[in-house]
Amino acid sequence: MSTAEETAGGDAQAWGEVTPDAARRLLIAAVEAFAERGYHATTTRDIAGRAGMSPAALYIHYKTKEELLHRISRIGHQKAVEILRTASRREGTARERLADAVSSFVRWHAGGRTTARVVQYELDSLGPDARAEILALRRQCDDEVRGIIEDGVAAGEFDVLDVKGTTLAVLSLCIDVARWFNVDGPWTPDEVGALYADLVLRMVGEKQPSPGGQR
Amino acid sequence: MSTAEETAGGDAQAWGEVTPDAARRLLIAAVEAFAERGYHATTTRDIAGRAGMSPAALYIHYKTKEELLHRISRIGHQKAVEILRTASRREGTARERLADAVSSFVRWHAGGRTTARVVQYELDSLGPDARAEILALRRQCDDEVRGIIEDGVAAGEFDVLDVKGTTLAVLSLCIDVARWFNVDGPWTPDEVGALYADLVLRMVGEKQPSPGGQR
DNA sequence: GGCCATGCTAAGCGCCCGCTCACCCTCGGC
DNA sequence: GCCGAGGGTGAGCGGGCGCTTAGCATGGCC
Repeated sequence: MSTAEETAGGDAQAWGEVTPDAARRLLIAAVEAFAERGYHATTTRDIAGRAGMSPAALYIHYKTKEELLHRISRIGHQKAVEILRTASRREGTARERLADAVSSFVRWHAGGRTTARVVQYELDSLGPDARAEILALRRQCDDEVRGIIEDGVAAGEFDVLDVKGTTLAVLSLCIDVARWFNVDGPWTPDEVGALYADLVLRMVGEKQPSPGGQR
Repeated sequence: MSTAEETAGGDAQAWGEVTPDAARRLLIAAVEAFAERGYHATTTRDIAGRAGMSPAALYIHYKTKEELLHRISRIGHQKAVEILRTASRREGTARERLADAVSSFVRWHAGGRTTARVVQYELDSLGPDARAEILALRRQCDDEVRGIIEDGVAAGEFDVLDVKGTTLAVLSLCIDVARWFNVDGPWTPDEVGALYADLVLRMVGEKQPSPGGQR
């Protein structure tokens, strides 16, 4: 479950896999710019400037501005699938696996908000082909979470009326964290992760009694 | 509680208050275009074209493209506050009021998805002054929902660990409906409203036993 | 040392953006 | 019949956009 290993700042995620050093700097610059202003409001000059390069340098490493978004989106979604798959495939009760999935997924959205925001909200700026590829990854996210909930229902741990709808609501809740989470706000990513894991367990009918105090 | 009176199509909401007829047509065209492509990817030529007018006509009724977004945002947020306030101030238990608030708020986001999408997701395309004005309206939404939850906790109806966090999660869940809801999908706005009201009641510790069948 | 591949820049092309301006209908009041 | 105001248009402005191209510095290899 590990605490949030990547905080804000440069959002130094697993961009390590992006190999020419300049290409990685450009990609990180693009993530920041897209997250701040949105894909369409970001100019290639802005991206290059943040990376400390001339506008033309961008086109040595990427064919178009859209390719940047595509690459960011794919890497981000792969990370999302990995997080959910790891939680889904670990040992434990459905209850434990669901809590793990939600808390780590939320922590990723809150801690790497810059990245998550681009990944989750700039999707329809992609062309049809790239979008289709990304949507396939999203369906995998869906499948992992639904799998856990189905397991819990089958094992009698959960009490769920509409598995498909509940799956969607759980994912929706986690994803929307990227929209509202504020680094300077009252919560840490870990706190939101814990809160949300509790809320989701309640949603699937696994209501643990509150230990006492309310706030 | 009323069923969804306004479905998709022209999204014929309460734009009735926009008075010169041409100004209203332009505003509705802008809502559709912003919802489809986003604010920055929409051109003034596109908006005018959808309204059946020349590009210049836009500037007779609105000073800038941003003023269009501002007007849309304000009207939409006023509607959102009104929906939540109506549910909050009706008679009934906190349980009934919260279910009412969530189901009607969700129905608005699903049924008038075009409008809701613009209202909820194009907010930071506004300038600082306009954004501040809209954020005040959002805080009112927050207050209404938190009020209901606080009432429920005080009355012993709800079992909530973190009132502020739960309020945020409830609103987040409802708002995100505008992102994923699809008119051609498997659910009607009413169905999503009912499902979400159930899920939210579970989140606040008001777990009613499932009437039997699951899925 | 000569050579070229690589990585980058300065300059700029062509396009389309938000927005403006000069002008034109239409229609109610007298 | 004439006038003026309000709602509309066609043409086009300045500028910034995504992207290209010609040329320059570097450094590894023979």
